[in-house]
Amino acid sequence: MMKKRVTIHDIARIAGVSSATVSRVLSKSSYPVSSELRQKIEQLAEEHDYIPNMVGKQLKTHTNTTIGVIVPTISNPFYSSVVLGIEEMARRNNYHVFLCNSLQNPKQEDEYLEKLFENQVKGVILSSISFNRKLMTRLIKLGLKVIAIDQPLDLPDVLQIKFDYRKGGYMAAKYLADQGHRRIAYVTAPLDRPSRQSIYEGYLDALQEAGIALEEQLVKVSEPTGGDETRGEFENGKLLTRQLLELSELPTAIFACNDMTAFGVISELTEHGVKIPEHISVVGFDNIDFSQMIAPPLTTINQPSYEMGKLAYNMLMELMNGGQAEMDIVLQPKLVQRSTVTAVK
Amino acid sequence: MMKKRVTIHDIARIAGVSSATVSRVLSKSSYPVSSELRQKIEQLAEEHDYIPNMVGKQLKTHTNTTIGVIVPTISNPFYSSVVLGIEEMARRNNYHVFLCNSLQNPKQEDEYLEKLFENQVKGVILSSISFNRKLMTRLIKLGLKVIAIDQPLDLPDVLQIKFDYRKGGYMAAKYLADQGHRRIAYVTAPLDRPSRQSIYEGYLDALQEAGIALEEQLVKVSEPTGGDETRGEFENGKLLTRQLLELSELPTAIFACNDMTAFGVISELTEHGVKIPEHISVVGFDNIDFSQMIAPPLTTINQPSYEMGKLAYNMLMELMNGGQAEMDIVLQPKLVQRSTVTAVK
DNA sequence: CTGAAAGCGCTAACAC
DNA sequence: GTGTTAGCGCTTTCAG
Repeated sequence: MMKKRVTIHDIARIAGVSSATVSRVLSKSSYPVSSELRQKIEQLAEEHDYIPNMVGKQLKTHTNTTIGVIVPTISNPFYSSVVLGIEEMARRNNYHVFLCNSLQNPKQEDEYLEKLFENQVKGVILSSISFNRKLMTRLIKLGLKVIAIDQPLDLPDVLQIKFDYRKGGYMAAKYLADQGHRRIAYVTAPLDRPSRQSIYEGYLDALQEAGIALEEQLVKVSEPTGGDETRGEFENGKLLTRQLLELSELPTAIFACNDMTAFGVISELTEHGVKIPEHISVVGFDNIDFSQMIAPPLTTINQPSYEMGKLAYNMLMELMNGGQAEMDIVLQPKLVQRSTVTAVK
Repeated sequence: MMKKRVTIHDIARIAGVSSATVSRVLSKSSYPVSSELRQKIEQLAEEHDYIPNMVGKQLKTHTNTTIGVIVPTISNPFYSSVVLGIEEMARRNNYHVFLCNSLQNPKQEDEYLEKLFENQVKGVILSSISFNRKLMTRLIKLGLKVIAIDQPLDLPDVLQIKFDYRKGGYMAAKYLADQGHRRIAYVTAPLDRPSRQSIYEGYLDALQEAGIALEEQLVKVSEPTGGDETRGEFENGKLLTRQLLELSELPTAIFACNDMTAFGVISELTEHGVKIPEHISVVGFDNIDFSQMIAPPLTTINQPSYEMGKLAYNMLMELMNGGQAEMDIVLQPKLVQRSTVTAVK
């Protein structure tokens, strides 16, 4: 078993030609080869189940059709959607993806980065949580192309696909204010990531604009955990909502930093018999697929994950093909009105 | 920019030793090298930012630390959880994953399989939807190791991680029957996959055991679509529930072939003002993370996705290390009682 | 202990 | 049109 694989040399020997000729036809080179030989070689390759060895080719040509994708965790639907977008574009271009879950661990991220590079990967798309830019800088100097999504990564030659989190936070809170809400709570995971910080600032912007004084007790920030986030966000939503529910005067609306947290908010609210949106309105952030699958469907801010993935891929390819590194993109948030918000009387 | 990468030869030249020696120390070979040389080389490597080229190593040694993972779509939380499990084990072992979404397309699956093989990948974990076993058989003969998850793949030398779908279907329906339900509807995606067929059979088993005559009008099977499933399943759940709602006599319980479909069921039911579980009980299948995040939390059948991923990885490694191909595993379903089922009066 | 040399599978000058 | 040859970066006999 596990018989030796047939190479172009084997085919060459059998066909009685040189391996160069075989290479030329089997690699679909444009180099001229007589059609008799071409046919003969193709047939022989077929007969002998020839399958090219890309490793050999890679070593010779320094080409590589893998791109690295580093995200916190694929089990977060937002990222799985981004990754799907990337993979879909990659497939169409005969590229493929080397998937890395950094699990919020900067060390993990760096290890993957290095491994990617060792494997001659030329391009990476990542949502970076590392603060140490040393390795990254070094790799970029060695030719690695990088697209940062979701989290900013201010390094020369890195292209970014940003998202206007602040505006998103603003839109959500403003929408609530426009509906007559004045006691708008904000429930969030730790503000340790720039994206989260920005959403919070947007919330603040909207309050100020609406002339609503910030009530400290209405903003609940969870403790940093480290570990499995996906489940954690939901639990955070529940936990923080429980705290909110203990207030002498309840908020009339709760804005959550992401949909998963909003699910936690809704779950806890429901368990306590408070009706959504009759008693309390809720708005999320992200617009993951599930947000429209719950009852009532969640009003939220759309962050175009799938498109983000496709865009990131395209930008990476442009970079890798020698394009200029000078066009960051800022994706715009959009309010998705569904059924978890009502106007206050 | 993009300066040439430093190789062991560069280091050798600078150190005034042979590249063989450099290789021996930098590849952490057990081969004896004097500690002075060793130190010198290590330092030089450090100084010059040496990063090994795995492609060269691979070509020489025929080793490869990539495993292929082919799933229908990563955007389905069940699969993203499986993949996370695989990736986590792989990372610990210094392996990594080449992610493939077959998107329910057999051709896609085959293309990926071939690409994987071209890239010298030695092991694959897949949820196969292809019926053509020709390519797969050929690759296995050439030494590819394969673990089938989720969908059966009856080929010699393929190890399977099965799940007792039939029993799962049985448990769900039996639970409903035990709660006094007699009009139990079954709502499912097309029965074109063995797994789905089995769940349905389990449902039938339970009805029969409970002495309930099958009512054709209570089993609703959606039309095959092709395309984005994740969203589709939810819509299917809604659609089929709408049909159920038109019946002159409503079911008292609805069993859905997976959680996502169950969400659709619940959504539609809620929109029509029917209360869960007061009016109609619902049970899902899979126990994806979200099933506990909705209100009320979904009663469902647990399919251990994450563990399945880890298990699959371990089995693959055993196969790749020359272990025997003779231990299929059948994972057992478990009923997860939450709040969408009530006893019938 | 160290080095010389061969070669993994493939491509690309360069010659014929 | 076709063949010869020289590597890509690495490991690994085999000598010394």
